[in-house]
Amino acid sequence: MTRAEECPEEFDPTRLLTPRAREVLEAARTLLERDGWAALTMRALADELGIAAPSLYKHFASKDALKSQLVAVGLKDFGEALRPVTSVAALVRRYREVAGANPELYRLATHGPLDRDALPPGLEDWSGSPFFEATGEPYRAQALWAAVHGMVILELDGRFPTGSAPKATWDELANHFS
Amino acid sequence: MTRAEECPEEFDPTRLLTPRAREVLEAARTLLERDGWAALTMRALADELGIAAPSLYKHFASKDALKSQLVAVGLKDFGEALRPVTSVAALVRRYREVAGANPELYRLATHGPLDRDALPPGLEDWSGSPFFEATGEPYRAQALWAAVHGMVILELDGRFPTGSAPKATWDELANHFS
DNA sequence: GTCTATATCGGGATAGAC
DNA sequence: GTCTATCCCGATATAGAC
Repeated sequence: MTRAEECPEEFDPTRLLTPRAREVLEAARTLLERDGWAALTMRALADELGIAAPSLYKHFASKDALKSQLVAVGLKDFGEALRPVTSVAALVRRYREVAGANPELYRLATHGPLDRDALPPGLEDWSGSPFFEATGEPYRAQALWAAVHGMVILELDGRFPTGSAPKATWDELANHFS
Repeated sequence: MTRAEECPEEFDPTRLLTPRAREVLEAARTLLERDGWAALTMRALADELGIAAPSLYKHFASKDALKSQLVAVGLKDFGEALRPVTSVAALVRRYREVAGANPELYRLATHGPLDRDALPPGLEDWSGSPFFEATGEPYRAQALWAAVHGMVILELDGRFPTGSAPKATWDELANHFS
């Protein structure tokens, strides 16, 4: 397994957080991955930390702010995991792996509109740039990204008849873009 | 534009509903498409129909039952729109069109786990079979479906830098599977 | 098939003391 | 940074009369 490269410092979403806020964010991520976004209420998060729910608002102005931070952390982690890029086939394999290892964070980071104003500038592009590096062409990159995203999300949601997509289907997809 | 074929009667999700329930379902679809799933509350739906919210429960046992019906109607309509199949390129074009014309129903029908017990038996497979007909091979069919789904959903969510995916990206994708 | 009245729940969030 | 007490809202859903 290729070792992931670290994200440039200016893209680190946690760089301006207090230490305590970082702990809250970590707990939120743990809870998110364990029970899903719908179960991640401010009360449940407070319980996980052993504090009272209103105390959370000393660290994050709103639940929405917390969500944006989680999304940013997801983009950072996924971007890191996808580089350095060696080939289309390896990128596809790695994308599936990292999404499968953090399914709820993946869902949160990729589902619905993205509040770009709440992200470190440049993070979104940096996160997706492995696709450009692997394909060497912007439209191919977008098409490949959309294709693997579709595979991952349908797989996570159990939309394939077999539950997860058969290896043959993943191979088909990788081959078409190699 | 190719004329869509009608769905076999046994797959029609509304075949067992009372006329009034059908009207409720129609209103729900209208409201869903206008304001999105999050805004489709039982109260809002009742308002749209000019009745009181509790009256809805005479027609549908729960909101979840109503949701399942909407999903089923979506699968039926999308399946109809995608046949007869002439080519991979035409299928891809048509898929984008029909999803774009019913974005909120598309989201509802494709997002998250599918409650298969609540659907007419066979409807799910029938809805997706145009992909098999177009590719002539099951794994290719799945990969193509995932790819176009990824494109559509990222486009609906405004996830591409340009808002919607450029034509060149759609062409890339269709070409890879033709 | 519709109504009114109401139960129940749980969410996000604020005020102000310590 | 944490607490307790509390507010406010809006959601699904039920009971029972008409």
